[in-house]
Amino acid sequence: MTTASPSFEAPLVSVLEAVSLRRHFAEGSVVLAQGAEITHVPIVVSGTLKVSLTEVGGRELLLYYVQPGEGCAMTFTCCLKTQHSDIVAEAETDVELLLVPVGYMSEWIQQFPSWKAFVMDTIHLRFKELLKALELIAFQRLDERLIHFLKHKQSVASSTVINLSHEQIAHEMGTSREVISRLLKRLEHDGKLLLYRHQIKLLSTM
DNA sequence: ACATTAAGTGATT
DNA sequence: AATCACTTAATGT
Repeated sequence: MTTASPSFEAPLVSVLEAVSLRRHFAEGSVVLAQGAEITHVPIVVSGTLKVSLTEVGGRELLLYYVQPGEGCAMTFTCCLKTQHSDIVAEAETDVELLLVPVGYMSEWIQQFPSWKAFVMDTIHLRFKELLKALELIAFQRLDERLIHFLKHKQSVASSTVINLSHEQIAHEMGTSREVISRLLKRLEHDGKLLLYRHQIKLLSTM
């Protein structure tokens, strides 16, 4: 994973530690609900944060994951004035977060070159990921999206075994269960994985 | 053994 | 690719 490594200068580190909150969220808990006011910018210390877009009908579309050492790009972009979130951030695993009050953002960008670089790097990284996601959706490459999804789950779980139902996968990808079942079946026939109930085993041929 | 839930499949739009 | 209707298989009580 490409990580915007926060190698901040000493003064920034001390200010950062002074003003930010260190909070823990259990797996599955909602860190930022849609419509919530953004008061802090999260930086992931450990674990993974899942950021997705939700539809009124209850469907969702996964946008990107935030790994340790990364900040949430979406919150950086709307930190100059206090705004409401268009997206949902959930704890994919148990996560340790550093919450920085949004008020410091513009000041730090001018004051600390390393902070500016960090913010730019994470925005750039996410922008590229979103372009890729947009491309796959626009050209209806659901099969590729599914493979991306599975590979990510593999790296998060650091295991080739994924414990999810087809229904759960379909929901996260904003599609229907039957479509996922069929795609998975085809991947199984291609010898890329093995299917079990509530469990998928990825093979090295992925 | 029975009920419930996950997964597989064909037909239709 | 989505939805529906239906079947089959696995799992819980």
